[in-house]
Amino acid sequence: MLLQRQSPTLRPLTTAHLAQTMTLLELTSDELRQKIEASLASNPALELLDTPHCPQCHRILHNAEPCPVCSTPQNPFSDDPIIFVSPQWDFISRENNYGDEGPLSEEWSSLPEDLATFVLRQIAPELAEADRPLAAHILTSLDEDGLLRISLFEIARYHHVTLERIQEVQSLIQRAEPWGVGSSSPQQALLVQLEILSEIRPVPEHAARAINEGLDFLSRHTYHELGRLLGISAEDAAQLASFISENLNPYPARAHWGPGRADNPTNPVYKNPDIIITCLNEKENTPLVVEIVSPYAGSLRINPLFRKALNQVPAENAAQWQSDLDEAVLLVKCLQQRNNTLVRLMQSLVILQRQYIMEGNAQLIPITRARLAEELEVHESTISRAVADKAVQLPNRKIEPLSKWFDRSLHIRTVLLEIIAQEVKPLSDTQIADLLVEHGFSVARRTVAKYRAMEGILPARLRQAMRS
DNA sequence: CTATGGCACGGATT
DNA sequence: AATCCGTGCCATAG
Repeated sequence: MLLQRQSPTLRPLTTAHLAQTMTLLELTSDELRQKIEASLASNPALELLDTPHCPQCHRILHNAEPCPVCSTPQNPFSDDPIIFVSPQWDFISRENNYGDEGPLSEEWSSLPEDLATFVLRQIAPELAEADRPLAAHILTSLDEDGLLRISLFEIARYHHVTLERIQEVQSLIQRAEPWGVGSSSPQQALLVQLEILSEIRPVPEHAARAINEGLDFLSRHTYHELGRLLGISAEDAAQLASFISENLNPYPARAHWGPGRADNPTNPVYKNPDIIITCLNEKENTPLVVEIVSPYAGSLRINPLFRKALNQVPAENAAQWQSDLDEAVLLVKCLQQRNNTLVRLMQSLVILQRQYIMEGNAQLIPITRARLAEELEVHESTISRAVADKAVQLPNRKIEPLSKWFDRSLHIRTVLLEIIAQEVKPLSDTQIADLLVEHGFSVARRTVAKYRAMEGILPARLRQAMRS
């Protein structure tokens, strides 16, 4: 109802317009792509016009002729991000000129649009050119759990390379999210996850051995036997087991997407980003380039011939044609509205969260959707819809839900992680709470406990037996 | 007695 | 209107 100030130039004209705008706003670009493809197929009034590519970066240009990225001088610093709606180009062909060679790009493009692509996005920049086919082979052979069920030997022999090289590629993949993806067994996945985790925070001393030697006991929950194996008490063994089951996942792809630990066991689909943020150049104060991924490449418009032909159409078809036309006009308008909203949303969000985007979790400024809505002079629900289910890709190529940007406590939890990582001997929740106050965060002791739980960190007493 | 987790309440957020 | 989140209080474990 309160959308009227959303855009000065595009006023919702009808309730239908309004309703559809809201619906479109909720859709991710992947979903929107399906919808538009369906409309294009069924509605003759719609027309998709090809538009030229930017010769330098291969972005497909909409209306604005100069490419917004390449035409920007490399030097300047600006608080204002370069922000625009861009059709999703093939990210591989842009990065490091992937796709220049024919045979390889075919192989890449045959990857299914799912987990494989998701992982590929992350490792692409670190992947040596010659190793691309190997990575592709591994990624396309994953099962639905994200594990590699075929043997590395087989791949090595197929490509005539050494086993070591395959293993290198595999370990690169394993360190991408979801952690442990591409492992040859659940056990290996657990070990990789444990290793990554141990770089961030303390982990129980015997965890690696428990996984290596006591996996049977772990899965059968026979903790006394596990304890006996490791030479620790049954209670400690039980704690160890709960640490493992809470923080590690033997089937990487069954995990939820993103690093969030808030358990969300319902279908964990890996998403392609709806918004891509990159740095314009390597300089310290580079402007950010924000691209709202548009689901269609080219410009969508009403076919002018269709409009002309409307008058001459036989009477019995006229009604149908008219409704097609109306529908098409509505869709185009609503799409503009959607883009407009997303652009404005990201505009202020990126300026506000620049620190976070560049430097990570600790710098996230807590902001509520409501406050942002006020600033942008749109209704709260508009922001909610725009944020829901969207994924952003940061300059470091991590893909995360946009909703993470509205996490009220992420920055405090990050500081809490740092405190615990630096602690000499385990601190009690009360002590941590005091330390946090020194950092300027006043949180209750009870809340510290909750944050700990969220991060999967055991209580102080049980942290004794930690660290290897 | 101290440290923690569970439950539940109230205010904020969606 | 429904949900989430921080907190206080209390029971329990060590």
